[in-house]
Amino acid sequence: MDYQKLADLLFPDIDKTPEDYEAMYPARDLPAGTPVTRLGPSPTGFIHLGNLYGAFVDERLAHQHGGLFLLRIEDTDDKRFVEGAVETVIDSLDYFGIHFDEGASKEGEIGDYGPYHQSDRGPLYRCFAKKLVAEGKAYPCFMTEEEIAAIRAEQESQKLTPGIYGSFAKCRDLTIEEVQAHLDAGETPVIRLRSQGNPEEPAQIHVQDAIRGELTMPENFQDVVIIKTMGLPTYHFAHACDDHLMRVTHVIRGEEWLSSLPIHYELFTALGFEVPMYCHTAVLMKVDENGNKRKLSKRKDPELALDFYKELGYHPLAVREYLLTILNSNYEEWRMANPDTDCDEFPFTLEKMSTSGALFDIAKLNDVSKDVLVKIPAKELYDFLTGWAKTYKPEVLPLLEDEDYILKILDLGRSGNKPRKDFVSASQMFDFISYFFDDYYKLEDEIPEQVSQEDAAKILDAYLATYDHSDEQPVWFDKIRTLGTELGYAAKPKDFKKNPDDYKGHVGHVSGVIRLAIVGRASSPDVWEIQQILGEERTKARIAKMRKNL
RNA sequence: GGCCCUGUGGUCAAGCGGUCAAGACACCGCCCUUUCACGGCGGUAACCCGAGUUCGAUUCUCGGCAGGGUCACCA
Repeated sequence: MDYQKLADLLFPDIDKTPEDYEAMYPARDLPAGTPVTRLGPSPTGFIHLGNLYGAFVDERLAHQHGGLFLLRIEDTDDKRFVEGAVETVIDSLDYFGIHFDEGASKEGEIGDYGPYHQSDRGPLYRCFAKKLVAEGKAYPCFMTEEEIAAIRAEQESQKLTPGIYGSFAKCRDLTIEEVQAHLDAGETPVIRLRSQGNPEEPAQIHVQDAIRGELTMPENFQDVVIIKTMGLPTYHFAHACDDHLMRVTHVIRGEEWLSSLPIHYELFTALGFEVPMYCHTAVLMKVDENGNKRKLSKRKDPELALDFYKELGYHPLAVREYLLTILNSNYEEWRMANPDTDCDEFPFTLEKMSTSGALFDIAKLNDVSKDVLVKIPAKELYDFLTGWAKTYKPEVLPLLEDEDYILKILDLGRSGNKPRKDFVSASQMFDFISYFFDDYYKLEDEIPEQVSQEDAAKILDAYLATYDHSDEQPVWFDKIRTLGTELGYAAKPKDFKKNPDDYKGHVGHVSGVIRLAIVGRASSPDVWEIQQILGEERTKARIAKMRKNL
């Protein structure tokens, strides 16, 4: 069999040689061992937490060691194309602080190792496919969908391993004449790898994984498709060609790729490429609605979509920090030791990555977020909040116009060495401060149970009667204390605790009524400060309003 | 079903033959406090099961079991 002739017959249009490409994309001018990583999204535009998690690993690894992180668009499947998806991907990641050094960008492609859209690399893949055909390592296959389905059905009925291999690979040994005949009949073949693997007794292969250590798996024996009918490569083949030619050193991807590793190993070997360092990350999982059961991370789970966090207004830094806590288990320890250091300073390592799937924990995210937001100055919080509102809650924008007013609100109780940690996300922030806006102010909680309806009325009456907006905070509170004492409430909670039968309740319950009137809730920052921000008129009005409705 | 990955408290997760089995989140209690928070202190709670190796296994080996992944001209 003259394989060279077959190659020329199949790829008459390919005039470049693999050597040409090797010369075109020389080894990178970087110190030895410098990582080059890549993200290869398909242009569906859908990015989920898992993608971000992986992208974060790429980004950290590259940027922490002076390496390069590039974006390659894996658009070899036209069915998956979504208009504007590339921009979406870039924007989504950008929001969370993930930036690329090379590859696809919104201003066109950057870098000398392009093109960075796989759909623009057709000739390159075909060139390497041609080489494999010429070496007898790949061949054209004309089997129809129906034939393949029939083979599969038979394999299933006989409980054989499904796939095209061994004697099932009917086009493996077509003669040139037969190929020519198919071609003349107008058929377009796919190109399949002529696998060297042994279907009867697959040998063991060993591949290094930076996260999991040495992986041992049975060799591939499937004649996988490497070039599809329309001339573009499958993921497997593109992965081998691109990651080699783009001089990628670390292939970071989810563990769902683990099972196709033998294919990639054979492809790299057949092409004469050095196998890259693989880094198979654990998949993120979730808890399902009712039960606390584990469940796989489906693309449809809304809380896994990245935009979910943007919509809720989680701060990008918070998401980054949260991800870091599940990326490297020693992160939290580091954070405690370095409370004010930029999280980018954290020495991230692949070795410290977990190999088992982490369950996404929103409670933990919230906790991390509180710690992150408490350190952000009010002015920045303001910009963050308004920025979020602009796209996700524009109707409240007018309320946020008075910057000085909002700034005071955002800084409530945040000074001192024990700042409040009230804020979790932009949407939650707005809800939290919404009582400052009359349109949103409403009674959300009940009067403390220790206080009767009747007493509540008396409290409000007395409060209003003695109210002086210019009172300093201690004076203000003494008045509440006095007023409470007169109605039979303990001036100090401790007194009440010691002798609960002597009192109806304590001053906390009394002030609880006032708090409810002012903010409509049982919980809030300091009421006196709130009143100062609210102003005398509105303060009195709210007291009066609640009194009236009792 | 085949192959592969994973298996420590509710969740995340240290551990790498000998520990009273860290820590964080959540939960509960107490303290602080004018409320709510914040903070501090304390508490409940775990090595999937069974063999084997060993003086000794959470840690090593094997076998189960469980969860997940994958078996496309999708990535």
